[in-house]
Amino acid sequence: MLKVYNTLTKAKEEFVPVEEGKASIYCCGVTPYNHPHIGNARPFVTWDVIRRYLARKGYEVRYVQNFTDVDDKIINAAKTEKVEWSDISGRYIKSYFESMDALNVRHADLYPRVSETIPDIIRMIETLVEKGYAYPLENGDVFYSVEKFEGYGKLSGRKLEDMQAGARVEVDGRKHHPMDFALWKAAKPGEPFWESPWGKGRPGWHIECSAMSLKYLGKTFDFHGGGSDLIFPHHENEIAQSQACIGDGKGFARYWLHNGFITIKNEKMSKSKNNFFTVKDILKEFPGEVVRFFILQTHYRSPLDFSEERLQEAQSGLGRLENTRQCIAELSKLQGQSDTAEALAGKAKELLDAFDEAMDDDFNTALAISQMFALSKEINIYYQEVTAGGKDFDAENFRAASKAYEDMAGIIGIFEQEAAGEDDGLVDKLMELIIGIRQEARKEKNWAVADRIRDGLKEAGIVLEDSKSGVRWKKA
RNA sequence: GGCGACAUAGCCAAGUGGUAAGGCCGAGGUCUGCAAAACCUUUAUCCCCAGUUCGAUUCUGGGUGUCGCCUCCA
Repeated sequence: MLKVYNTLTKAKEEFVPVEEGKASIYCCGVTPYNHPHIGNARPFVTWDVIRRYLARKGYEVRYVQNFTDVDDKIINAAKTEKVEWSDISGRYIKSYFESMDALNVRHADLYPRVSETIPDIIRMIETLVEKGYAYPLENGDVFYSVEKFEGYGKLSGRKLEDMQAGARVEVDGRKHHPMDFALWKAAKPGEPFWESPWGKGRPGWHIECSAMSLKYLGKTFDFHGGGSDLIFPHHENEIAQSQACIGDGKGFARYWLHNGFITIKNEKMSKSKNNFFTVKDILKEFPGEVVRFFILQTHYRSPLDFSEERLQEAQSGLGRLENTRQCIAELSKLQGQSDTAEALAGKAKELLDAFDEAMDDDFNTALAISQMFALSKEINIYYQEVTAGGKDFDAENFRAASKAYEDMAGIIGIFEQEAAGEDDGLVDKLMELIIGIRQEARKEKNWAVADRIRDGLKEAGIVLEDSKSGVRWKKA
């Protein structure tokens, strides 16, 4: 039974889909005005795993993630660079995909953009005005009236009075309430604008997600996600807009999942603090899978402190898992009908169950990964028994065990990139030749030559490992 | 000021009312020409105080510390 922690109720709840056998997800995407940093990447890696796991559980998943491609920051960046706003958003949407592809993040089913959803947004604002939840001003701005919405503050657990008391200076006298927020912003000179019943303007930040989720997922859908800094005001406002618009004060997302931040020296990584590392830059030092593994070794709701040391640790751990994958590849070439792997297959089944159980508990990837390490060990032992211990091979049961291992890897989303550097077999042939020569040297106990070859290859980025069953090589 | 989260070994990190998974690093060992990999062994009175309980790291209250949201932010 899948349980998820719902920010709305502050409790783990059993997941019951709106529509049986289906799972709909809306995750707030990025405002493309810069390259995504690793903190930005966390929710997308997290949701990538969640959707993979939901699919594994048999749900037909529909995953929607927006791009806020019209926004102050984009407009400002465009002004600074003296280019069109769409040049900025286009450039960084491209960058977004490059970074996420490197992290093995599968694409959403749909990536709606604000600029392509304007009519739906306007329609929604109209409805809100008609219903009395929103009020237009003379200059063409439209605000949402938070006092009109009864449940305002439910998600973030705060009361309107408290917010008022703690509100900072700001004070826009035209608002009915200090917490009222813009649904539509009247155009300023030089800004992109669209025609609307209130004149030329553009949407406020929050309304887009309400409009897009309604358009593509319907009035009620299953999951809504994002970083926990979006809880207030963004998600709170989404609820106010959507539920007011839908009409019954209900509907909208059922399960709100929020991921913790990535920090640096214990402080939130953010563009405004300028303490961020872009995925793009990190990828110069570490493979994307390592970054992904690093993120998933901690539960998604916990804070995660970023540093090069942490990344190196993740790389070492992932290396262990990859080593087992090599063992699997070698053994898979063998034939055999003994029953020597029955225990292994049984253990693998157990560990896969434990893996699923961990994932069922609010997507506990950290615990799930530990099951994968356990299976890794079991497979390594069997590998040694067969290759060095002379044990007969048991293809059928071994396949069951390796399948479990691959299943786990498929959820975590690792081992998906090795095909990237495909070559025409030339390297393989050269390596075969070199290793053959070295083996002859070793046979003659010519250690000087053998070591020279190994050291030389290491310098070239290829690691040789001698074992009883032969010589293994891999690119470092 | 309001609201909330977290505090577990050298580091990272799960977890449970009955004395604690896993990973990284370190030490010793097996294997090996050496090395690597792998495997085995080894490293914690779970922030402090009080309470509930036969029993708390796990529940309750208080304290301390760290962080976050309340302004754009994943």
